[in-house]
Amino acid sequence: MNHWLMKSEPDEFSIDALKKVGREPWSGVRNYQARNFMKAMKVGDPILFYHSSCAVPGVVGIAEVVSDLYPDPTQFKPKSDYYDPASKPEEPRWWLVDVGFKRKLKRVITLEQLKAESDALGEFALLNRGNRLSVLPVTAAQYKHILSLE
DNA sequence: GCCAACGTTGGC
DNA sequence: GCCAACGTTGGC
Repeated sequence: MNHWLMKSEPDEFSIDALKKVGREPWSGVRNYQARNFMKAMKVGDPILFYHSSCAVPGVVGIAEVVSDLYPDPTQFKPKSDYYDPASKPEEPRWWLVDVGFKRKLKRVITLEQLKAESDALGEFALLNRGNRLSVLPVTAAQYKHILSLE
């Protein structure tokens, strides 16, 4: 089992929105590194749900992988923002999983707090300089440590 | 709204 | 294959 962190802008799709719908196809990832991480996901993998580009960025909830990998349908839809004319149905370029709601944290574990814990957390893609990955791996130890801050 | 970081595109 | 231009992310 692997652990993950997934970013979402709360104005676009918040933890409350995920709670409301229960599960959501994680469409629109158009970064190869993030896609490759998603390809490694298995049903049941825990996900830290992170709010980015907002007043208080941080981990706000827990989700989990609830589907196997399948091609992102938006890449074939010309009207979609995520349309990729170079991708062929017989050889899809972009893949996704469905993300299911588990629970909201009692409070936000802020990016500021995570930075303060960087010694304890060790190497962590989220805290790397200029990091822009929307899907990134978390070790079991990091996952546990982050949730202990709740 | 600004701007640093960095991935992608496209001319050569 | 190089690299300048451009677009996007995301913290502040």
